Amino acid sequence: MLPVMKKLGEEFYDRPDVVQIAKELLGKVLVTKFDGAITAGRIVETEAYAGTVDRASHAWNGRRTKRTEVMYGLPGTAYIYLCYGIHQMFNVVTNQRDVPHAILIRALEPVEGQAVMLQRFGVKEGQRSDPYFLTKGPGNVGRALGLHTSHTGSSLQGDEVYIGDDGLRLKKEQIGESPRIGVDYAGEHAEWLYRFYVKGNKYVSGKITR
DNA sequence: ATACCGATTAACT
DNA sequence: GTTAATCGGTATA
Repeated sequence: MLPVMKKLGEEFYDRPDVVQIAKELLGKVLVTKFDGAITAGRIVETEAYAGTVDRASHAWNGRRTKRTEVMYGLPGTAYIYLCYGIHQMFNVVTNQRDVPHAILIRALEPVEGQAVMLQRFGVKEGQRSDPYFLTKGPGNVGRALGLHTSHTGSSLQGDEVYIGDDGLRLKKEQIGESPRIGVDYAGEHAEWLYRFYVKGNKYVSGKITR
């Protein structure tokens, strides 16, 4: 069962420090409920994208297109885009209207609906006992939770997609930081320590914890 | 209208 | 360690 949680309200997302919010999201629980099927996971890896001043952001230099428009919208909105023609990447929009900050959710520790997740990966009963691959990496997170680019613009105040707080608090020393992944094209900005993760968690993407 | 490429993953050698 | 898969977004013309 899903733990008792308080849904994060708009005031959580409506803050200026996207890096701080990215850290605070660690330990929170991302939930989706589509067609009655609930899937949820504790967030263990995030990346901050700081809008127009961030070369790695889709909104760099004020780029504003049909795709990126949601980032300029209300805080606490889902921004989902397609990457490499395959992967549904789930982001949370933060900060006030017209400031296109976003946080990419890169990995979860499954909490609820693992059977549904397995179904979404086309895994048959009894097959592949190791479940670690399910929600490790942003593309897998999107797939496991049934997210699709068509869900972009959804409010996280609704019941289909939201993030909850069950009271778990991580200590500072449990949180690791590193440069973001896959943003080499961003020059110096690629070196910013905008990626955060729960140290030692098996679901965090990358080689070290694999 | 057309060309290039990516906030990735999994399956190879 | 290397690379194919795969297609919408974005820039260029």
